[in-house]
Amino acid sequence: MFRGASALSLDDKGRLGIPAKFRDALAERCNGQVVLTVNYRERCLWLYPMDEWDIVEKKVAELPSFDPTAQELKRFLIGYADDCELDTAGRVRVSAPLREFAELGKRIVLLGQRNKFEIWDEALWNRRRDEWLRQPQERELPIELESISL
Amino acid sequence: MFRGASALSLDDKGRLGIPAKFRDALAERCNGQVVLTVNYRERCLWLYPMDEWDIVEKKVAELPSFDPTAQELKRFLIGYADDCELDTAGRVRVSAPLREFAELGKRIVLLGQRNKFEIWDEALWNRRRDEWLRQPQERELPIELESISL
DNA sequence: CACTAATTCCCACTAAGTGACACTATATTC
DNA sequence: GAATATAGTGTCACTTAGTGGGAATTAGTG
Repeated sequence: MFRGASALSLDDKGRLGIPAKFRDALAERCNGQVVLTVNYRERCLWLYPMDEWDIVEKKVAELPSFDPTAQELKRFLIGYADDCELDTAGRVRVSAPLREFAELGKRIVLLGQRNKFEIWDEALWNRRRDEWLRQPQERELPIELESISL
Repeated sequence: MFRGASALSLDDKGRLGIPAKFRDALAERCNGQVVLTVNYRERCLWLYPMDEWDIVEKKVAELPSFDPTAQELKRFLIGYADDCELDTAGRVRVSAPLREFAELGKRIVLLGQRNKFEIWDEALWNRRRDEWLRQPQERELPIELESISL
């Protein structure tokens, strides 16, 4: 399971180096085959190892096709999904439409999220993060969170 | 269970020496394997022994994935979580994104908090502490606290 | 079919991370 | 109070991760 934050850079050819500590796991699980797609509620990308993606895609495909929300989800997740393979230097190429969607500039933040990664433009991520830190109390907590002890 | 405050320094490579009195306990419990992550409501870090972290990560992972607040919690806690191992001198390396999050400078305060530690920039800690001392009464207490006896 | 642009492959350079060791100040013991 | 031990921190050398750039290949377009 993936966790942890890394600050990385996207070179001018659109390549993003996956941190070395994750490469072995990706090589073993799926021969370095991953899927890049969009997060349908934030301006960031998701990177799934291929085996995880298969599960996700199946779930999405099985959603009721008359439901507009499900359709939208499908349009985003599957519509943007891009097959990639890590190159010999452990990098993936992020296609132009994906870069544009997430407003990716040169500096990138990669966040491990267990079965996938999130990819953010660094400046955008810092803004979102600080927003959330500044006003955590203004949100209402779901019932499960009110009593959680960490 | 960890308690007590220690003033420490972060060397210029981002390494932080864990006080000797805690090292044996950490070695026994988890072979010196710990997880560093962020406190999602304060600019400070949390350091968990690996066995404690497993419990926490499980709790967070099981939160409802359609709830935005739970998602952000997950994004923070798991997104920043970094596996570390104490080196032979009992130090952990605090990665750049974590140092940046907590605004860690050279002088650090480490606070034992039973199952984990909190790691603060010393100046920031002093400021927050004084703030709390000045106005503790402005918050309303949750029901569990109203009847507690210390 | 040829030309141009985009993509991939490969190599090289730099900076960051790691491990070992050494020094210093404080605490402990006799 | 001196000698010894130990914790905390700094430093140096070595390794490796991250990134940039040129050449070769492929794809797209007129």
